[in-house]
Amino acid sequence: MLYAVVMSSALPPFPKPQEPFETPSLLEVGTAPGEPGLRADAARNRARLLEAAARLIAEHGVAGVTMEAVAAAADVGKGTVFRRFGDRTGLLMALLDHSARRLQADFMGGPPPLGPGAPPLERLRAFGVAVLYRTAEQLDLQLAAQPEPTRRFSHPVAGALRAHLTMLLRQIVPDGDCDLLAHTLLASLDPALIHHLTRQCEMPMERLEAAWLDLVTRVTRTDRPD
Amino acid sequence: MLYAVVMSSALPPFPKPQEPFETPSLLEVGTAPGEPGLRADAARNRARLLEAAARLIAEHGVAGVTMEAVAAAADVGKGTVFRRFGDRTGLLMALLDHSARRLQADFMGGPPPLGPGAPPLERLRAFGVAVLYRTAEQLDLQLAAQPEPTRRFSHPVAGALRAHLTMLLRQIVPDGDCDLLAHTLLASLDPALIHHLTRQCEMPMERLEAAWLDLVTRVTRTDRPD
DNA sequence: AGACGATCCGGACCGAAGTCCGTTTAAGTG
DNA sequence: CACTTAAACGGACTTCGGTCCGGATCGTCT
Repeated sequence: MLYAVVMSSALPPFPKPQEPFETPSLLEVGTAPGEPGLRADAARNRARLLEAAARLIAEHGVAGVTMEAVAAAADVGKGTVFRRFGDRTGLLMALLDHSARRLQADFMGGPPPLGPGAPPLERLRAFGVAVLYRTAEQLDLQLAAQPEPTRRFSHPVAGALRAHLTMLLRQIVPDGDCDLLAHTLLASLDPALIHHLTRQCEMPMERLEAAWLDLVTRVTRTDRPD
Repeated sequence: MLYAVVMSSALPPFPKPQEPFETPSLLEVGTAPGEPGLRADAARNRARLLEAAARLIAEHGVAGVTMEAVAAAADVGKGTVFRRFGDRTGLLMALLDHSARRLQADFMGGPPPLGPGAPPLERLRAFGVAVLYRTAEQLDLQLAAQPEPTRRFSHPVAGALRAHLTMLLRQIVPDGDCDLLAHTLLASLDPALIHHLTRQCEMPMERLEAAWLDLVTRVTRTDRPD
């Protein structure tokens, strides 16, 4: 089960953040349960496929992850890959699942400032920073795992992030359309945008981080200037 | 040249906005010049291809726009389609070109509040509303024309919108990272997001519009609460 | 153990995007 | 007008994502 350590290839060396999350804390989300009610052979093949996919990424980058290549590398039929993961996006998402669950656990039940205990505004700040750096770490994979535009917001992981963000916002700016505000804030952390800014515009992560903090400040200001 | 009138099919009947843009004003951007230095046959085929694509959309929706189908409908080889438009996205973008140029002309040189003459904050508000409704009008096409994530922000049209937005922001909030702020604001007008909100969450356009205005207000507030 | 039904497997098959290259043609040039 | 050449043409070909279904397997029930 080493496929959890997949990271993007060709990473420019940007300085590490102040470690926004620590040890996984509770919940013990590791070991990728997949779907529980899975026949023995199915579960075995699932694991082999994920492992094969991770190997392919390590060797040839995300572009090398062809459904057929994965199937072959796992010594399994092509149909099996699709039955298990639905489509290429599903497979790639499954590779990100570990990290997603860890992040989720961290802001649901981890230590402050990400987890409960800190004031909402601080949690909001920490949330953005955490998402930002996690995305940067796995940029290539996150990018490739992006589903077609119509499904981008329907995915449960995205939904969980948004729900959390909305919850925080409601505590900070009870007036105001927190649902839409959450969408906007999340959009500013979009993998495609981060890719564009860091790789094509060559902005340092620090600037993105500062922009997030500034954005949060602006958006949560409740007093009126006039 | 009737391919400019393409709109998304299956439009839910939301009320029209307050007509944010009027007549095209100056620049005369119509009649789709394409690339100027084009051999006669090439120019002819380009026009036929666009017309064929528009017809296919009208008849079978955006999904019916297959490169081969377009080629066949225009009575042209498949290679020709790719040579002219690069890829499917390029073809779809070309279909949106008219409308994009008109919008651009409107906020570059049209009447206020979209064009110059109105105070920047008002122009900013009008800009978002205009983009919002234009996107909603052409939702299906805009969605299908979305390039893969890595190129989403590199396209000249997106760049023009962003540049304009940045310029306005610099006038309103000279402190602050206007480049990144522009990215965030534009992200909140993303076609995929609008699709999700209006079609999947069934939010009315009025709410999106209100959210835009609220967002602009929050983001441009310059005084500090503390 | 034996049998049965649900689940899973594999790879042939399909459709569509994108590439390639030999052939054709528009449009200057003498 | 004959000639040249850069540009354009077309359609066969490749690749890859996704589907389908006959056959193999697992797990269970008796």
